[in-house]
Amino acid sequence: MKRTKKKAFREFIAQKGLKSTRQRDIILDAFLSSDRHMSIEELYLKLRAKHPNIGYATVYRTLKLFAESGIAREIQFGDGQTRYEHVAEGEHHDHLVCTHCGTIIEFENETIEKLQDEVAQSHDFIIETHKLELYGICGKCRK
Amino acid sequence: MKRTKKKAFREFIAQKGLKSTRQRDIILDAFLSSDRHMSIEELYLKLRAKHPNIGYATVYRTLKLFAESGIAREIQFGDGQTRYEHVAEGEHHDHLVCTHCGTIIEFENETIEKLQDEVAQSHDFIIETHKLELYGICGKCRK
DNA sequence: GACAGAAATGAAAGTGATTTTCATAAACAA
DNA sequence: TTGTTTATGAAAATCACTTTCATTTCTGTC
Repeated sequence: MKRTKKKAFREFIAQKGLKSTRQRDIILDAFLSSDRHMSIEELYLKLRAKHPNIGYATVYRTLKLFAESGIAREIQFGDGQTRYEHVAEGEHHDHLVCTHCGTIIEFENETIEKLQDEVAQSHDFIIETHKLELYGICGKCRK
Repeated sequence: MKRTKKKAFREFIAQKGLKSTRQRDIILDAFLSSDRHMSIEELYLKLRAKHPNIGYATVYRTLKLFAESGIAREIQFGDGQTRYEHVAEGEHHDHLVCTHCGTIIEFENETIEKLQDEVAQSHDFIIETHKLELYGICGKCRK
């Protein structure tokens, strides 16, 4: 999987006529070996430990590139920070967010997706993407 | 409906020991007679036409008050602008957003809501709120 | 109606998270 | 190796709020 994404990104770079750089490799490795929902800030701080000379702007631009290439996706949970999550080929999932501890759980539900398509159809829409987030309190935090 | 909301807001103001001001009345009228999804900026510009002396901060603060009072709700469509939508008592709905022309259509779907609860339950979550947005192209824009 | 005290307002400054600019450094093709 | 193009890092600029603060308004009282 990790291999696949590295390859996918390399191909994207090549096909766009962009350049392969040391920084992009480092950031890609850091991203791939990270939590599934990293903000720019989080990734930047993680990188600074080993590579204090990488700039914030580079992390920012590279993460955008990941999203463009299709190996990552931007998500917002309303806390004012843009996060990037890994995208698995052809897979889509939604999120359960604990408003108390911030834990994020991913889930998939075929039936919901199907119903969404029906709703869209009935309004003459063709869906490109969707966002479904359930905010609440997780079991741990309730105790 | 408009009457009800005005009354609801007046009651909120009174009960909180806040003051009834000319600006709040003006902003409330403008909000109630607007599109269902206004950003602060949009409402501010609309107001400036007739009331050039009302400040942005006042619009911002008043919209927050509307949300607190329950007659409005904050929503985000990922374009970086916070919008406020009218809230009808006890009603909840989700959105279809045309990524081409920006049209926003509201819809409700009982079955989806029920399935969401099931998902939450299976992860030991208790849902407080949720956000479901379907992004796509509307019929008009496809032509 | 005049007042005191509490709130609200508007202009401007401050914030936080990006986003862009620009001089310099690295890639890549020839 | 060189010329050309793209990327990088530091710093400045943006954007969409948010807060501050000197003034104005409200509102219950006298």
